[in-house]
Amino acid sequence: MNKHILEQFLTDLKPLGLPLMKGEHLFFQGDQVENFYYLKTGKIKLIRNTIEGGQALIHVALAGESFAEASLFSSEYHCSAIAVSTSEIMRYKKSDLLVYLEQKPAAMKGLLKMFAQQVRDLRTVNEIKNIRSAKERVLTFISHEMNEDKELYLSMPLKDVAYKIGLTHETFYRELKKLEQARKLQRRDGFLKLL
Amino acid sequence: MNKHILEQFLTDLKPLGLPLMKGEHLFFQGDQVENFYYLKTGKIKLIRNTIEGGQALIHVALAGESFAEASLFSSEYHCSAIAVSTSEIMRYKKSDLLVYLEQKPAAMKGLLKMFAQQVRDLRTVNEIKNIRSAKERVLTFISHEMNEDKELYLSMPLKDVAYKIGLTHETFYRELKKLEQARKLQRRDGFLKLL
DNA sequence: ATTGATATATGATTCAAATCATATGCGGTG
DNA sequence: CACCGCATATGATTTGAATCATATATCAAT
Repeated sequence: MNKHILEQFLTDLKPLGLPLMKGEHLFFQGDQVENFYYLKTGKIKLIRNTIEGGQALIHVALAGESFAEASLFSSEYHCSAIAVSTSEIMRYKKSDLLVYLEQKPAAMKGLLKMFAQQVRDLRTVNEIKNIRSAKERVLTFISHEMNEDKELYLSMPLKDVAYKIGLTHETFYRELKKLEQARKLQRRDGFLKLL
Repeated sequence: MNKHILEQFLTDLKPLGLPLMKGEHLFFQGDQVENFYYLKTGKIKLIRNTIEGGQALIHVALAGESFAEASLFSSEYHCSAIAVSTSEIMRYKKSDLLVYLEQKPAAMKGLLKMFAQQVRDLRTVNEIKNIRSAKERVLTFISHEMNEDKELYLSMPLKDVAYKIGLTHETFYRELKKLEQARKLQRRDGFLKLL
């Protein structure tokens, strides 16, 4: 969905294709923001170095997504971007993009809408993380993300889903199994289906 | 900070003043979105009715903030707004605002920037909620919110802060006390100061 | 001033998720 | 093919935050 919005209003600007090897850094936390990126194919992990020296997963950008959008208005990145798998990036010069948006209200409105969606999604995850029970947490997450057929396509490893909703992967695996055994959930390949 | 941005680009539109008594609803979850609101004075709580019948605090809007920004692009509210204290609201007709933004790129850019900041703030809270240790969670939160003097003005009750970072208020009180006793934190009136 | 509601505070106990450990499966790579 | 790294999976144990209970302080309203 983000894909269409972005492709729509970025067509007039000539982006630069940029291949990225697995494990390669696109930018580092603290780097000056000179470009705006759009992920064509692959997967990009955004991590932030915490005070205690740890690393926190902030977001996993998937094919068709832009990422680190907030950096459009800040001079330096507040997180690092690392390719989880071999990826293809579209690169736009930040200054060009800002000028372009200023001249094309429809484009800016599209971006605004995308940001609004982001805010809502983040609030949803935030709310989910306040649910104490792992079981309820998992069920609530699936309910929010599933389609009309009550199916959820997993665009990332279960491990990352666990992190996203604030559970350890061990607990997440166990809860999935329990739900499956209780006939409340069905699993096949990359899908979860609520019953 | 949000205050200045909004006041700047909403000046040309004539808003409608709207007094709100404590406990009064501004809108209900599911209502059609016809207006965009800006909180002049007071405090507004945004709550969402969860599936299990519970209520989740999504956000506490303070004086000078706009809220439920995401609703600008959706037909109905996904949360309810209730005045925590007697408040004064500025009301803009949604359709008017959208037209206005389309005609004034600078205004839209301002809004875009505000949304970007929202996204970053939400990601920060998200990250904080993944910290298991209550002590580290509290410390990390304060570190992120404090000013240059390492002081944090509490614009909401400790209870709400606890909820914001995903702790029960009991645990939060206890951790504050422990940090105080360990001389890592100082408390006076509505301030927390890291030592 | 009295009342009522809510925030703050703290103790005792429980329990469920984190942690630690270990094993298997699986996809990519030389 | 064989190896490696990582995801998935599951068991045993621990622990610390949630829960339950109760008390006091504070603030708002009448």
